[in-house]
Parts: sequence; structure tokens; C-alpha cells
Amino acid sequence: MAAAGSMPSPQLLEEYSQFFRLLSEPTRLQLLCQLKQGAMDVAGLIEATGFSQSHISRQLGQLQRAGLVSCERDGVRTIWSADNDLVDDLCALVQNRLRLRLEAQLLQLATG
Amino acid sequence: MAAAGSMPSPQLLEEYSQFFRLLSEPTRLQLLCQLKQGAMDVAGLIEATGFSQSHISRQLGQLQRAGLVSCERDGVRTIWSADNDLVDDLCALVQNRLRLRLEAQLLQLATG
DNA sequence: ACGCATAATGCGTTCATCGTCATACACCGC
DNA sequence: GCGGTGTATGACGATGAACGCATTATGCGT
Repeated sequence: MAAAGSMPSPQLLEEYSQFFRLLSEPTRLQLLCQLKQGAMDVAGLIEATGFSQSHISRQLGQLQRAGLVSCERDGVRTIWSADNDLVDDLCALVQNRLRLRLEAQLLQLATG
Repeated sequence: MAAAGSMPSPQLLEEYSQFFRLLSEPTRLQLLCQLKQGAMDVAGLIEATGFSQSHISRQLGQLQRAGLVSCERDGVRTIWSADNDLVDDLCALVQNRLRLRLEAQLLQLATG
């Protein structure tokens, strides 16, 4: 039964979509996952991802403004780290969804 | 302690980002929320959202390919419905995150 | 102060997606 | 079959973001 919840306000919808947009780019997701493995400077992220320095720096800036990553300076280096589990939780939900979809397709292939 | 989970594969990252991209557009989120209130045809969605017919039809197509909405024909009309709670769960997590962020800013404003 | 290394920013190109207009398709009543 | 209604799709302009190159800012060592 469609439990009719309340319709979110346009502003809230805008905030939701802005947040999801951050995760809609493989580059940023990759950076987040990489930093989840452990704090790292930009040079390390360049080597891990292969992207240019400027690009990585910009993406980190966006993630920082959203509060998904934070940085601390160590001399000339900037050590970045991902400091919350929200992205993992979101990805886990999506992964579960993808799995269910594939299982359904599998079943349909078997019975159909 | 950063519990170093395993790094998702590039393909999985791509799938994640594609899914999040679907939710990164206020139009689509609005359609999803509207359909969550109850099934509706395109004419109803036009009236509810103010977007053009073709635009709404396209967005519904995208959501359908992702399995977030489904349709059933009733004569000349196409009745659309949103048939899972994943989006609600994702939005709830994000909303909680936004709330925490604002509370932190509030606290910093008071003490800083 | 001068080089040297690392990170951040202006600028331009390229590419994807939004959103609309016009058109084609599907379905019903006559 | 023919109009009329409701929906999906091709074409197109406009908008925005990714991505790299070049430059600038910042901090360390000599």
C-alpha cells in the first residue's frame, strides 16, 4: 500500500539532488572510496586514479564543501581524508538494489 | 579507525554513479515523490509539476529503465507508479546528514 | 632571497544532458 | 476508416560540468 508520505518541499528536493549529483561522477566516488581506505595527499590520489592534479583538486573542493572529506596541511602537503560513513551506506543500499534487479532478471530468464 | 573496506571495481563505481545521476535531477526526484503519493498518468504529472509533456515522458523513461517506476496502460492513458522504497531510504539518510550539518553549524555559531 | 615542490585557480575546449518544438505512434469513439 | 486524445520519440538550441593546460599561491630547504 502506497503509504502516502508528505511531499518534500522544492528546496529540499533541490538539496537532495545536489547531494546526489556529487555522487553521480565516478571520479568523485573513486576519490571517496580511495580516501576511505586511508588518508592521502593529492600526489597519492593522482597515482591511484590517473587524473590530472587540477581535476582532483577541484573534485576534492566540491566534496569538502559538502562535508564529505576534510583536509589537514602537513607542511607543503595537504592530507585528505573521508570522515563519514554516509556514502558507504548509500552505496550499500544501491548495491542491494542492483543485486535484486539482477536476480529478478535471472529468474525471468529461467522461467520466461 | 578507518575500517579499510575493499575498493569497489570501476564497473561497480560506474553503476553507482549512474544510479545517483538519476537522482541528481530535481525533476526526476519530484516525479518519484509525486508517484509515491499514488499512481498517476502523464497529464496529472504535467499539472503537478508544470513541465512539458515530452520532458516528463523522457524522465519517466529513464526512471523506468532503472526499475524505479513502472507503467500500465489504461486505454489511451499510461498510469505510472513508483514501486519501491529505495529512494525514500536514500533521501532519509541524506536528510539526516543535512540535519547534522546544520546542527554543527549552529553549534559553531554559538560557541565560535 | 632564490629555487623547488605541492596544491589551488583562470581559462578554454569538449561533451553530456536538460528542456522545448514538432512530429510520429497508439488507442478510442463515430 | 477518420478525427481526436494521450503518449513517445527525433531534432535542436541552451546550459552546465568535466577535464586538461598554464599560471599562480603557499610552504620548505639552502
